[in-house]
Amino acid sequence: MQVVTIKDISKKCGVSPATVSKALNGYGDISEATRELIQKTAQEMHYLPNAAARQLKTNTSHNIGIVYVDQTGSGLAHEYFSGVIDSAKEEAEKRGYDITFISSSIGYGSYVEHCRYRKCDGVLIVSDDFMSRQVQDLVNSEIPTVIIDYIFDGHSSVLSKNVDGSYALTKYLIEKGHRKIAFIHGETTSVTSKRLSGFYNACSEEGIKIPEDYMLEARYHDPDASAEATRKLMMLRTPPTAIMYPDDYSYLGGMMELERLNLSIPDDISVVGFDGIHLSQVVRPKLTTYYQDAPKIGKISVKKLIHTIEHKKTSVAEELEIPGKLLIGGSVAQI
Amino acid sequence: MQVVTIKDISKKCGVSPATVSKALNGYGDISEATRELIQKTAQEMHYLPNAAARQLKTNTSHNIGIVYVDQTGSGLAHEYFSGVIDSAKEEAEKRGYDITFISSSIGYGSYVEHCRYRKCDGVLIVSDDFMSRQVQDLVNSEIPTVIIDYIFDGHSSVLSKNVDGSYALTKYLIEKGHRKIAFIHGETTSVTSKRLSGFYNACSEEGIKIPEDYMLEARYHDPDASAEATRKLMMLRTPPTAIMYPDDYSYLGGMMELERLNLSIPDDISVVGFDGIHLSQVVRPKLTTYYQDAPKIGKISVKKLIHTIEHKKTSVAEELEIPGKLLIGGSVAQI
DNA sequence: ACTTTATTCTAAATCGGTTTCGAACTATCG
DNA sequence: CGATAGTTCGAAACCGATTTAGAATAAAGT
Repeated sequence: MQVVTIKDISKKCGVSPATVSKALNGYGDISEATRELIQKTAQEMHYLPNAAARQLKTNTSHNIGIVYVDQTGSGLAHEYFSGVIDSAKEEAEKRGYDITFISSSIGYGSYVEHCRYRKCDGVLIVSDDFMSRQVQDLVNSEIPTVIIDYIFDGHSSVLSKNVDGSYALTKYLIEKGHRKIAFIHGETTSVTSKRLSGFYNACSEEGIKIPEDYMLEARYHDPDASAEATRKLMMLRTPPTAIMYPDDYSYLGGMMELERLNLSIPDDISVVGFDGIHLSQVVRPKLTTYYQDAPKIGKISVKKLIHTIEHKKTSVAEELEIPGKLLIGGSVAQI
Repeated sequence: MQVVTIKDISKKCGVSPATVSKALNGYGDISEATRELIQKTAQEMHYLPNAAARQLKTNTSHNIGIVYVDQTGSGLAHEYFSGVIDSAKEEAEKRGYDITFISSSIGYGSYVEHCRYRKCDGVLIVSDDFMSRQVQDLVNSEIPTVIIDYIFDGHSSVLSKNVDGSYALTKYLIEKGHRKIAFIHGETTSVTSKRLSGFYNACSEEGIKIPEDYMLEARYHDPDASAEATRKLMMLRTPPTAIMYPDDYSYLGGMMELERLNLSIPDDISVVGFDGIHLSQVVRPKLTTYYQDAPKIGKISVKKLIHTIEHKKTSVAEELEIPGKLLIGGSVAQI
């Protein structure tokens, strides 16, 4: 008898399989005595339910899919995303859900089909490409989703307080005496537009007008794009005295470029990032940046997702904003 | 008709479910004509097999478990490990396998039970704690395993050419004129002992004798431990001129400590790491280190695992060593 | 024309649980 | 004491596929 089934237990206890199932799942119509007997026997026999059988019958898997794509191909080495996923995983496990990676390459065509095939109860979407057809289809499917760092109407999202973060960084620069502030921002997404408004809010509060050529777009998490933007900025007749980068990782591109241009940070040019990844705190000078609370974002998003799964009818879409923190490094000079 | 089943197809085509199953799975006893009809209809109806049903019957899941634990709690932010996992995931998907994270906290008691519950066809073990009972039990279970960076008798492992790597680093230091070389090495594991022998080989080739107090143990991936070891070394009456660190990440601890001691790298002290993570290439000076080919390690390990799964009888345990590469930075001075 | 053989298909059992509905039994009450 | 209600349990259908053993048909051989 290789693997113990409910039938084996039922025989040993002299009851029907139905009774065993009920006893093990806490149904009310089983007497205390038999329930205890059954539970004890199950323990002794090392009974382990069969996930497939259960899933087949109940049509739920206690399995959460994670769609993870980053266009820049850095994979899990993307520190912010991997931080989110890591804590999401932990939270899911704590609540009895497993995590399966969803891909479109497995031969089932698309994310949706992959999820359906594995009967994921819900999906967490961690991506930087929300325009893709695949992601859109998934979001519009019957599968409960929670989205990180993007907002889809009628769906729950979890993101940082991007307005606040961007505002805080800008304000900090201004306090340090900067007026000529350039913003290399990511491509047009809900996150970007929030960061932009934080930026503009702070500027207009201080009556600062930012010239158009100080606003450049560079893909998130792409050091090369930021390097190029940096170059452009420093070539202007009146270059900025401070540059805001799309994220810490992109900043590395800018850093290299500034090095090449023989400009030293922060004496010749001040810089700030966004994310607060570990890397930004070991480069010299330490980067002043806004820390995104990846662990919390991952945790909250799974919490929300599971709630949505378990209360499908009553659960309502929310946009959850997680506060971050301004990290003061040494990358901004007083002028 | 919410979700299309084999029965729906069978009705539409006027054949039995059995025939549909066979046609879809490439059995030989189906005529070309009906096979084509069935496949076309399946397409049209957007048929998707039910993973649970299939798994229940066949007792295989096309699902690979990943056991991932790191004692230092850095989670997926552990760049080397996450690099391995990322490429493992990609390779698995390419071959039609899904990836599920295995934890012991899900309530099924142990890794083994979790794997059995989900009927993982095989498991990839990425851990830095191979002494744990849980991991041992898993390795000794009936489930096919491939282990990263550790060797269990009779099981397949994938690791870097640690002897070579350590040898190359040491040799490089010696070429640069160093004789007083300290080695902060990780705790006793098969990987560590390989690195130690690479180190000793290089030293004895050059007739260098390393005093005992130059050999310190510090947990892998633990900057604090390395910081402390660094301090001890620099307090010696004759401190070393070069320090080898357990890994790049740990080196950061050493770097901070040297900063505190007001020693500059590489003028006052030369250092090398191990791993070649991104971080080591953005700190200044760039770290000289040995790059471990995480993508290849992940890929090869999944390849081996799937082979083991699909050829259980004939497959034989192997110890696969993946070559890395010496990365020359600016952290070693000529003396 | 009658086996024999090959080809193509199907009936039905099975995997291991869950769940509905009703049976059996006990306790309660008028 | 008979009817009613409440408690505890089991029979059986079912989820959606796979697979064995054999039926039906067609083709080939003697």
